Amino acid sequence: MKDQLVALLQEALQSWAQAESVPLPEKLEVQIERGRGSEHGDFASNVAMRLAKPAQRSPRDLANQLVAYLPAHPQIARVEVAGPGFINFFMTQDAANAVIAEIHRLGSDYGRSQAGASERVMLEFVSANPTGPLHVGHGRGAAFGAALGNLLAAAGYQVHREYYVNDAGRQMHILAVSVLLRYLEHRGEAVAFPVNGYRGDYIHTIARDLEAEHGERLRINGAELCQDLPADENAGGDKEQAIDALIARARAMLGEPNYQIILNAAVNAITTDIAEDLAAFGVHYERWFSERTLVDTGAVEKAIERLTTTGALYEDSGALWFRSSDYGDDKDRVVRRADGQTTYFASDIAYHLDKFERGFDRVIDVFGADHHGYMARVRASLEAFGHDINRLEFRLVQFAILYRGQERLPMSTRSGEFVTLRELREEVGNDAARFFYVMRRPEQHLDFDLELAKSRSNDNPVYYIQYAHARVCSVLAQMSERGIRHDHNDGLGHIADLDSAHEQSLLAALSRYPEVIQTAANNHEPHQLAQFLRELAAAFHTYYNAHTFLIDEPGLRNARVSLIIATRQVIANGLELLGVSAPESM
RNA sequence: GCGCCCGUAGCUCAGCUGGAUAGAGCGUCGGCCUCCGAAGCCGAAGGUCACAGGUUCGACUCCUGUCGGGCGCGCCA
Repeated sequence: MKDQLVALLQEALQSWAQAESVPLPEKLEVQIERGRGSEHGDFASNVAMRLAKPAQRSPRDLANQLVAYLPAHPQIARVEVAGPGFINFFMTQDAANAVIAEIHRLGSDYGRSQAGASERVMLEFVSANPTGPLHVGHGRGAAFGAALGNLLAAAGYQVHREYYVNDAGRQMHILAVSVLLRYLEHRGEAVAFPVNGYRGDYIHTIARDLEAEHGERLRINGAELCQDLPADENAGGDKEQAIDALIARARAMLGEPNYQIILNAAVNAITTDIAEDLAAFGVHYERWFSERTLVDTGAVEKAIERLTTTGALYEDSGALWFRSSDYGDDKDRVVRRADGQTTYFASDIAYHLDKFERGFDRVIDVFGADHHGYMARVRASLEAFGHDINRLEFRLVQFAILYRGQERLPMSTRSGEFVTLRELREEVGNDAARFFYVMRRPEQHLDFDLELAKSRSNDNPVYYIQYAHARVCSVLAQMSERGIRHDHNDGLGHIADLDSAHEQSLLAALSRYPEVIQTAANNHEPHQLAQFLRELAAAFHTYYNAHTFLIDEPGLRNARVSLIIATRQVIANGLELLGVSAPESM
């Protein structure tokens, strides 16, 4: 409907401009918005006010003239000029009523569109390092990315979801050594656990699995392993040097084949765990992209070579630097350390280069807020390759702070006492977790109250919305129990009887849904859908309390039942996109 | 110190990307079940949109500055 009005207005503008021989400004976007109250119409436009200055007319006069040029349309009841120069559209009752037939006709496709015109969008999200299980912070990125992917797909974009697995480089060695040390401890070796090592129960678990499979085969002498290593941080030394030396010693003593057994076991165990966790959370990817493949295929080296030929790299103190400050970054960044190892950033350059050269129209990176410093350098690298950085977009997702009622839960990754996503899911359930994570704007810090998420009351928006869905199902069950048959065609024939204010506002909400999907998708804001669903549920609950649906008079009854079936459909469609179930009873 | 994000009702947050009288939920106070699920509904009270300037027909929204909060500023990942 909105699109049609825009087209009509554009037509009127053309005719007016031609008749008055006034050139239209290049950048005049015709905007149509929903009118707030009935007195301002169903839709409103501000074009007259925007055009007033360039056309040198008074906004109200201009509005009146435009209205005169407006083509007639069967669903427009009347058009008014109001206030400073708004053009208000009042739609016919038929227009509002038609939405029910449309929802019944389209079913689960209602709200879907081709607005994205099959543009190819690449969406990377979560991409947590495989050094431990996902925690509640990652959960928000997962829920947000999954919902955004669904929204984009619903809006007609071709979506490719990807998880970038940092399974190469130094942190993997740190992980391997952490597992090795726990393994040796379990075998009775005396070893010192490095400051930089990964703690946490899951390391012990991996070590135990290793013991079960390989027994004593990976055992080396603990004292020898730790002998004469550089001092660790807690002994006044450098923790990075300490652990690098430990890694080198371990590799030498174990031999490369045995070392790789430990490393692969650790990486596989953790990535498998993450993948299972996300799958159970309803989060799916088209591809898991391994950093190691970038290294093994030489893509990282190739990217560095290409940057070298463009003169974007230089050497200093034995390290290789990228001139990111030439492209708007705060400072230059190292891509190859003095010891010859390429950095995490070097891989990321190669990864983003690969993304861009795979031919996506648009690339979206969903980052945790702590990674915001990364945006500038990634952009810089793409610019150095001559790519159009406008195709790249970052979405920063702020942290979720967990509360249990009033009490704020501590979260610390290093100490290993963080709350995992799995624990959260088990405590509050997937539905509440998915919904709570996306109900706020991503830039907004999220207070996640575990008690609230579990509560079964109207404090809890998830239950509130699901309850509306279940209530419709319950009415239908009640109907068949009483032996009443619903005649949908008769209902459509009596839609005009739905003339109460409650029915009208419910109809208005239902007709808004396709617009909500489009703006939520285009702005990358799933919370708009969450917000809408709450409003829709509220309109339904109000209606439910004010009217009885299962009345004797068949025409009105059928119309009302058709209306609530349509409501149920839209709630189900919306919840589906958010990854939340729509239960028939609860 | 520099950079990014945030500051809207007592609390947690929306505000459709510059429009008409700033909206919800919770909390507080007062009502509604012989009637399709009360996990619901109705009503009341509650705001100088952090502050100060600027841009214009018009600002919660855009720009500048100040104050306050979060995060980040490694040859870590």
